[in-house]
Amino acid sequence: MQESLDQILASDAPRSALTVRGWVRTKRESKACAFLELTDGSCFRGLQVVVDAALPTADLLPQVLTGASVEVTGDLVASPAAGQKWELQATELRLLGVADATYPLQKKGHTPEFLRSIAHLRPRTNLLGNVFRVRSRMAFAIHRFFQERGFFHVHTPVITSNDCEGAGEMFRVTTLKPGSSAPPTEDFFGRPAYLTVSGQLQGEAFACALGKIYTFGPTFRAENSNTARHAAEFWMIEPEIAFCDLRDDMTMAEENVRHLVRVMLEECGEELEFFGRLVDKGLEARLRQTVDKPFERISYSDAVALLQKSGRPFEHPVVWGEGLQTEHERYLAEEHVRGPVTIHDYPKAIKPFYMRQNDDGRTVAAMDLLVPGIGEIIGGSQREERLEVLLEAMRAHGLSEQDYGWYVDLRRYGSVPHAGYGMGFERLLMFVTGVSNIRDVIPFARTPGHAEY
RNA sequence: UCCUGAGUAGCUCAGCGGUAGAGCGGGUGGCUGUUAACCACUAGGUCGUAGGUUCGAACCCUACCUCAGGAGCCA
Repeated sequence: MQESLDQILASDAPRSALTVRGWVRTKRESKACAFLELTDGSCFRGLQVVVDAALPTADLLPQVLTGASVEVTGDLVASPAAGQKWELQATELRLLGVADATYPLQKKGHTPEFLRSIAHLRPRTNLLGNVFRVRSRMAFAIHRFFQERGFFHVHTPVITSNDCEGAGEMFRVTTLKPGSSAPPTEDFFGRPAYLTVSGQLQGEAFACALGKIYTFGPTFRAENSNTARHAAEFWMIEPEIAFCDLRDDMTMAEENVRHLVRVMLEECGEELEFFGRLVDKGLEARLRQTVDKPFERISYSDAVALLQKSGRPFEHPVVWGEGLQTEHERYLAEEHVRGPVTIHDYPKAIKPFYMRQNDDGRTVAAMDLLVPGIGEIIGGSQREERLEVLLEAMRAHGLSEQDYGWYVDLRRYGSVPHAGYGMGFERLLMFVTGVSNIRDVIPFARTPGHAEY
């Protein structure tokens, strides 16, 4: 396998007779020579290749347009011009694959909307290339974070028959013919089945066996959401921890976010510089503040009082017992705290049945971690571990014990206090890259009306 | 799904009632090493779709489609 360009660019001495392969990002021609900027995807920076016009293979140059793939042999020498440390003085140029004039990517800025219409080519751009290199490193950092803390990675099912109540509409999975009136008992699984909206319930089963677990996989929501922060298919990280209460859960969530931001700062410097320059000027300062300053915590009740006293003319009234609206969350994270903030202990009426009821009888041990610009990046709770209280909550939510029998069993046999949360991977990526649309941090976005690739 | 805005060359946009424009990208030529190079010339468009108003519509009106921003739902 060929040495990648990021390794070659990190050379500390000139080298001769080097062969590199990659795609042409730009070509600049003059009478005596042509300059190709070559990239192989291994890093943001490209390698400048100098092709002398006198070279026998220089007659290939007219066919070498932006997007073409080439193989170049030459000597790596210190570049006499400013702009790059090294350049490859070509001795031989070979054209591997042409890219003709219809190649849509140019050496200029494109709008994100246009790039979404060519999702198969956009990872070749600077912006999306950087996003997806960061995405890969963040995914690895997430596994590192949990593995280093003794968590086991559990592969929860993608197809499931129980909805994690409150999580949203589900996609039906069926082998019945369209329009069939056959009952679900005739279907492949003998019951209605769906794409998972969360691995939490199964995660709880494993936390109550292995202690500390996490899932990291795709989840699906059939909501007709048309926003920059929602996708029908997205990736979620869901730790679940036995012998853990809400306070420890919040601490874990905060550490998790801070750790990943630190990885961005320490391991993605080249990409961070690019995002700071072309996507979001305040990015680095915001990330630095995130790792330097402790996260704030505000109880839901205090948050309501604070919003009411703010004197802000909110469009939606602030009422205890109602969910916080986007404008409220934005005020809390972006103006009141000016940084990440965790809101905890929400009214039980607006939260799912599995959250642990507090002693006040009207709130549950729930928490949402909000970050500026994005809003909720994590949602979690301590789970109800008391059998009778859980059954009562299920009745109140109109759920049958039969449908959740296995879940209730976890409270019947060796029940323990436990807690967990879900972190939206794409929202995290938006936070650390400054990219403002979820469709631009996921390789092939699935949103209402869109599954083209 | 609701509200607002926008659809003009491959891309980014200007033109807003009187014969369709620029920059980039492509082609040709030029240029002592360029950095989104530069200079000159050149090809490229049923102005989102369908109706309507008008002597005349890219421009005004209606409907639909698509996209964006905001809202709801949530990760």
